[in-house]
Amino acid sequence: MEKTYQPQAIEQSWYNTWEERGYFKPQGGDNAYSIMIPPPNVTGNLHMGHGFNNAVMDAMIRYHRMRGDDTLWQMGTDHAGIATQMVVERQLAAEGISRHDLGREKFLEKVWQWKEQSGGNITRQLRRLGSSLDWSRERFTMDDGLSDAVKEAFVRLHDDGLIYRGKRLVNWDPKLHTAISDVEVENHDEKGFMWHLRYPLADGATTAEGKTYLVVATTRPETMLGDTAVAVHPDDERYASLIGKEIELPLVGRRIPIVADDYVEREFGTGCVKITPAHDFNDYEVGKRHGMNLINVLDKSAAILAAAQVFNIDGSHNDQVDTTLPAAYAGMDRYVARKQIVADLEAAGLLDKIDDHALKVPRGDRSGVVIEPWLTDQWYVSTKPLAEPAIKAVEDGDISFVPKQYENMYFSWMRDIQDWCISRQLWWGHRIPAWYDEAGKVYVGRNEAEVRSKHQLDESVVLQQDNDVLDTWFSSGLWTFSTLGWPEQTEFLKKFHPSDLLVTGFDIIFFWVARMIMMTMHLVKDENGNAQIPFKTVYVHGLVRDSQGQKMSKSKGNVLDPLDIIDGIDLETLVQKRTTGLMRPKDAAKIEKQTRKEFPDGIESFGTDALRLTFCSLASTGRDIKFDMGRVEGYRNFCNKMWNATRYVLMNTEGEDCDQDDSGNYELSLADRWIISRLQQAEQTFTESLENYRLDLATQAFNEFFKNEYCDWYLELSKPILWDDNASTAQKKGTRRTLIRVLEATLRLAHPLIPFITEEIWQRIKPLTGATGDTIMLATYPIADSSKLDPAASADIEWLKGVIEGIRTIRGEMNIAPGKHIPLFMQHGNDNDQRLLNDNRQYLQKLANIESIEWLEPDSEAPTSATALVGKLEILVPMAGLIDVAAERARLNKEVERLAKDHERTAGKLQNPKFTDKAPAEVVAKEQQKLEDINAALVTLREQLETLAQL
RNA sequence: ACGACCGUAGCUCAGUUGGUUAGAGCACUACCUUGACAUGGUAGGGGUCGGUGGUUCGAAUCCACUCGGUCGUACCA
Repeated sequence: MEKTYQPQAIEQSWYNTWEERGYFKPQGGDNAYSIMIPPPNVTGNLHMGHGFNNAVMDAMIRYHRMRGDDTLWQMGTDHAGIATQMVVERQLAAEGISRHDLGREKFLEKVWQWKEQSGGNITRQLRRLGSSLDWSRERFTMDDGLSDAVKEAFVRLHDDGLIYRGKRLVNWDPKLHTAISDVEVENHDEKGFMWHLRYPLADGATTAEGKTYLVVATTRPETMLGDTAVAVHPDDERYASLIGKEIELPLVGRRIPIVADDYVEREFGTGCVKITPAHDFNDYEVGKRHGMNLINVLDKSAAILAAAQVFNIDGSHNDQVDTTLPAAYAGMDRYVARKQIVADLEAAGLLDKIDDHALKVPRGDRSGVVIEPWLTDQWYVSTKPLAEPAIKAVEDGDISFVPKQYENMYFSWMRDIQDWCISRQLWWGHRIPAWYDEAGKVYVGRNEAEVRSKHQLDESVVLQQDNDVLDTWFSSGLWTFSTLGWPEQTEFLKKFHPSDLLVTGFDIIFFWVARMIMMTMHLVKDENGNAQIPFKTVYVHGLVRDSQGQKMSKSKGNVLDPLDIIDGIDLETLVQKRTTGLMRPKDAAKIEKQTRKEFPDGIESFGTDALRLTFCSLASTGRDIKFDMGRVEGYRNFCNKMWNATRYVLMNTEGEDCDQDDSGNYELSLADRWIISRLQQAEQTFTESLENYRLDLATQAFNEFFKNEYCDWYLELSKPILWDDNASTAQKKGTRRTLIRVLEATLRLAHPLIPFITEEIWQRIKPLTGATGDTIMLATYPIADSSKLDPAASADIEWLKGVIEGIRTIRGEMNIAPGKHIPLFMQHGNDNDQRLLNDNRQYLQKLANIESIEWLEPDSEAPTSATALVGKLEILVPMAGLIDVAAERARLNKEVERLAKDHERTAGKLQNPKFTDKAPAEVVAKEQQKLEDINAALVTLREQLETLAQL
C-alpha cells in the first residue's frame, strides 16, 4: 500500500466499478426501502446543499442496502421552467436570435438539444459525491412518462373540481412576462421615498381642519391612476364625517369614494390610504371587502396603458367604468411615469411633501426587476380541501418530521394556505391540457381527441390549446409516484411507494413537501382505496453557511463548490471562479480580497470521504451549519489514520494464518476479547444513531472507536504478542484474526458514511478475513452481538490503561524521554492489582517502556519516587537521577489541591441531610464511594509529599 | 411586532430522561522522527455553559424574565 492516503487515486474508479456492475439497483430481500432524490435543477450546478443532503441520503441508503433491504434511491432531475428557458434564450441571444424569432416548436427543439448536451452536468457531479443512486431508473420531469403523469393529475384534479381558472393578482415579472411563485421573489431592503399627495375632496367637502383635500401617502405614486378609493379607519374621528363622501382623483378626474376599513393604521402617515386593488395585494383584499372594481393601468411590461382595463372583483369584465387615462402617460415605463406624475401633481399644487422611506422591494430572483402585482388569468389549485387530509397525516403521525419542531412550521403554513397559482407564461414546461373554442369556452382533457369525444365537438369546432405551462413545482409535487410509473400500477410503484425518507431543506417545506403530501394523498390510493402518503419521514436539514455564518451566494463571493474541496483548487483559479459572472462586477475586488485572505493557499484536495464525514459530523438537529474547512482537514487526516492502521494490520497478517479458513485453533488475548467487546458497543451506538438520524453521533462513535480504542490501544497491545518470539502460534493467530476481523467489521460499519476508503481497504484485506462477496457495498451490515460483550476484559484493560497513563503523565510532566527505559514499583495494591500485574507485565513493559517491575509488600521500604494512583494502587517511578524533587512536589501539590477541592464539594454534599435524605440511594452511595476514594488518594499523596519534604 | 431556533474552550460543534472533575476536532504549549501513521505520537494549558432570578438535596440541562444572533410570518399605505 502507498504510504499515505490518496483519495484521488481510489474514489473515481470505485464509483465507476460500482455503477458498471449494477450495485446501485434494488436487489435485496422482501423489505423495501426507498428514497426519492429531491430532483436537482437540470441547469444547476452542485452546491454545498447537495453535498450535505446527498451525504445524508447515501448514508441511509447504503445502510439499508447492507441490511439486506430491497433498496431504491430514485434518481431524477427537474426541468426548471424559467431557469432552463433563460439559459437557452441567453445562448440564442448571443447569436442575435430571440425565442420569438424561432417560434415555440423550434425553440423547444433547441431546449431539448441543450438538455442533451449540457443537462448532464449535475448528474456527473452527483456521482463524484459517491451517491449510490439507481441511474438505470433516472427520470426527468419532462420525459414522456412524467408528462403523462402531469396531464393525468391535472385532469383528475380538474374533474374533481380542484383546479379552476381565474383572474387574480399574481407576482408578475415584467421582464420575463410570467407569473412567478413566492420563492422566486426576493425581498430586498432598499431606500425609497414616501410621497404625500393631496387628493381634493369632491362636492366642496372639507376636513375637520377645514382643508379641501385629504393627504394620502404612497411609495408608488404611479399607481394612483388605478385608485378606486381612499380608506380611513372607521374609528378615526378626523375623517369620520368624510366617510361616504368622494374624492376627485387628480390627473384622472374619476370620482372615488372614501371608505372605512380597519386595515388602516391611524397612526401611520396621515391615516389616509389610497386603495388600488389591481396593483397591490393588500388593496385587493380591501377592494374585495368593499365591492370595488379592479382598475388595471399597467401592461405586461409594467408600462402605463392607453386606457385602463376594468374588472369586477370576481374577475369578470366591467364596462360600466370609464377607462380613460391621461394620454400623456400612455406607453411610459412605470418609473418614467412615476416621475412625470409626481411632477404633474407638484405643478398642480397637489404634492404635499416627499419623505425618505426604507422599504422592502420585491425583485424576481432570475430577472432582478421589481415584481409587479398584476391582474392576469391564471390556473389555480384549490388547496383547502387538499390541505385537510395532509394536515391529518402529520397530526396522526403517519408522516413525521425530523426534527419534530418543523411540524409546527408545516401546520402553521397549512392552516392558512392560499390557492396555488400553477400556470406560467413560459414555453418550456408541461403545456396545460386545456383547449378553448372560438367563444373562449374551456375544455380540459388528456389530449385534444379526448376533449372532442368527451364534449362531442366535431372537426368543425376549432380548438386552441392553452399557451401556458405549469409551474415546475406541479410536476415536482408528483415526484414520489410519477417516477415509479404512475398512473400505471407498476411493480415498482407497489413495492416502493410510499417512500421511506425525504431529505430536504426547511426552506421548501411549503413549496414542495406540503404540496407533495397534498397531491399524493389525493391522487394515489392503496389497494383498499385509502390515501397513500408520499413518504413516512421528512428529515429536515439546515442551510450550509460559510465559516462566518453568512449565507453562501454568488454575489457575496463566498460560495464553496464541493468539488473544489474534493479535488482541491489553487488560489488563482478560485479567485477567478468567484469573480466571474457576477451580477455586480464591481464586487469583484472585494471578493478577491476576502478570498485571498480566507484561502491564502487555495484549497487542498481532501477527497469525497473526508467531505462526507464532515457533513455527517455536522448533521445534528436540523440547524444551519457553518462550514469549517478545518474539520474537513481533520477528517482527511482521520482517513489517513485508517489507511496507515491498515498498513500495520496487513504488515502483520499478510502471508500468515489469520484463521481466514475458519480452522480455529486460536487463542484470544485479553486485548482481543476487549476490542471485540468494544466493537459490539460501537456497532450498537452507531446503528442506534443512524436509526435516529443522528449522523453526527454516529460519526463520533465511529471515530472514538477506531482512533481512541482500535488504533491508540488495540494496535499497540497487539505488538507485544506479535513481536514476542515466545508467544504461541495460537496466541499469534488469535491476535492476527482479531486485528483483521475487527478492522473488516469496522469498515462495514462505516461504509455508509465513507464509501470509498472502506471499499478500497476492504478489497485489500478481504482475503485475510474469510469474507466473501465482490463488494463491501453488498456485504452484510454488522449487528452488535451482546454475547461478545466482555465486561471483565474491559475492566482489566481499564486498569492497564490507568497504569500506563499514570506512567506517561509522570514522564510527560517530568520530562523523561518517552524512549528511556525506567524501573517501576507497585505498592499497596490488592489481590486483583497483583493478578493484573502478573497477567499484564509484558504489556506494561512494552507499552510504557519499563525495564523492570517490582511488586513491593506493604511494609517494605519504597525508593523515593514519583507517584501515580490507580485506585489504591501506587505506581512508583523511582526518582534517582530522573526526577527533580521540586518538580514532583509541584506536580503532587497540584493534584492534592484538585482533590481537596473535590473533597470539599463531596463532603459538603454528604453532610447535607437534605441530600442524603432526598437523593436516590444509589446517588448517595456513589458520592460516599467517591469521598472514600478521594480520602485514600489524599492520604497517599500527602505521605508522598512528606517523604519528598524530608529530602 | 409575533413565532421558531440558537447562545457551551480562540474557532466549528456534541452534551440523551437534571446526578463524578462539562467533552470532541481544529488552533495553542512542551517533548518525541519509536519497526502503521509528522495528513503522526505523548503530555499539557484553556470554559463562573450569554445574563438575572426561580424550582430542586442537586441545573449547561426544567421554569420565568432579560440581552444578543439567525430564520419565518407580519413589517403595511
